[in-house]
Amino acid sequence: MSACETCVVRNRAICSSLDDEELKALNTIGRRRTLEPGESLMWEGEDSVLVANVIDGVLKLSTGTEDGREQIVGVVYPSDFIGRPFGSTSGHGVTALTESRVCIFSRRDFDAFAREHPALEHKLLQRTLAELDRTRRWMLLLGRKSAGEKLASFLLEMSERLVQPGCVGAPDTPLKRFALPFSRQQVADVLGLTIETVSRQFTRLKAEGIIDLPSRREVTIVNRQALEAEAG
Amino acid sequence: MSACETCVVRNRAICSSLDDEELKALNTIGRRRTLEPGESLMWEGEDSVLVANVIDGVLKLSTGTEDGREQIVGVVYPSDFIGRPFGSTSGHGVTALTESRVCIFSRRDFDAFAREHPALEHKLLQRTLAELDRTRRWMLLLGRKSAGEKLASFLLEMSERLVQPGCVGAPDTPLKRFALPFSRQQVADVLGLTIETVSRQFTRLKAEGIIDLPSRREVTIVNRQALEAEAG
DNA sequence: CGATGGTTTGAGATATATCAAACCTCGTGG
DNA sequence: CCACGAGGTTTGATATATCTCAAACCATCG
Repeated sequence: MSACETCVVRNRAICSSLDDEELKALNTIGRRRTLEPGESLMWEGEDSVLVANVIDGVLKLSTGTEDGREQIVGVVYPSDFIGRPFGSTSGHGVTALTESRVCIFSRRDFDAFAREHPALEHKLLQRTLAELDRTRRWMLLLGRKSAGEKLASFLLEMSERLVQPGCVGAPDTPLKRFALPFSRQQVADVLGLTIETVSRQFTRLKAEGIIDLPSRREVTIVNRQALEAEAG
Repeated sequence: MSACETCVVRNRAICSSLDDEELKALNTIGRRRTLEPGESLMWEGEDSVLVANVIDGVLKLSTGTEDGREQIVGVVYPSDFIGRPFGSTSGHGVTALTESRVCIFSRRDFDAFAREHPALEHKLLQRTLAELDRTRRWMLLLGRKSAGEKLASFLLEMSERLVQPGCVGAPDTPLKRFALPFSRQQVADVLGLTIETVSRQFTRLKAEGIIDLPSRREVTIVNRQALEAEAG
């Protein structure tokens, strides 16, 4: 039995465009891999030799300047696609934030397979378009929002994207409480702020009773409406 | 004779994936349109009814907050594709900066056509992937760079993207002198700054002899190396 | 010419960064 | 079990880049 058949993201990842026959073929060129938190799958500037699907976990995409400033330019979740098919070098590194499982392909193999399966390319196109939309929305946050608005927006997005499909509760209800897959420094690198500013905004939101912080890695949204107002 | 056959971007836009026969079919569902500077082709939040190819001119993609802050999230040039195929609403407005010519399709027609022409979808995928790369690089600028670095990076990118293919000089040499398609306010909206800060950085770069400003809408790069150093 | 819209310059206010110290939390080894 | 240490986090005091508000300036067009 191929690994794909029992894959938890089988129906959500780009693989959902393939029938059993095709899936079997794809399975022969891919392999599973586990990543520990902090482990990287690719590095900024290297040529793009791998692509992958996220099966489980949360990973960051990040770039930096030569003098060490870092910016997280994307966050990927289960069923998301990673890497840069069709030539060029990858402009950002990919690093696991939590323990993660991914399904890896050599880019060459994947490119060839994709070119023969338009339905797969179509799914990939849809995903890429959606990712571009999300990324552009994030530019508004980076360019025009205040620190408070940034953190509030971030927490709201997080609460929406961390929902596991097929979990208890109404489908796709944003979470009220969740474990942050980010350190304070990483939150700062997502929002284009310093760690101190992020910390101060966290404590402010808590002091105002809008969120609660059971531990450093957990967040409870106490008053979602107020948090939405804070997000600007 | 179909308009496509004489189209100046015929070999660079996504249409380059099509043979004469297919191009003729595409031609029947598209039409040309001219836009004056300031004229919009689509608006933020409306559902995506149109897509288009840019034939000539420069257009901006922009979003804003409710309280009127604006952020330009993309700039498109001849041969670029505009709009959001395959469902959803467009997350940003599209407005001409210079007089522009575009080749418009109803999204429904275009979607149907694309689904039947995998080579076209493939081109579109490549373009979308490239645009996503560029957008992510821009996030580093918005999140982590200083005003001076931002303006320098902007001018350098501008000098590269404004080159007309098939023009005099070594192919694809960045321009030394060019007309800015942006007002100062629009530059500010690209860089996530205020108009005053942009103005001060312009005068500083000029005072330091790195650039020259023959007029408010023209820029000469006097010392490219220094400008690259300023870009961080 | 004089009006108009965009731009530059100036002075001052402010959000965020920077530098520095105190504070948790958790694992380790005595 | 407790002391210790190390990393990450919070808090504080100060500096600074950028914003804000305001006025002067300049080009363009009737």
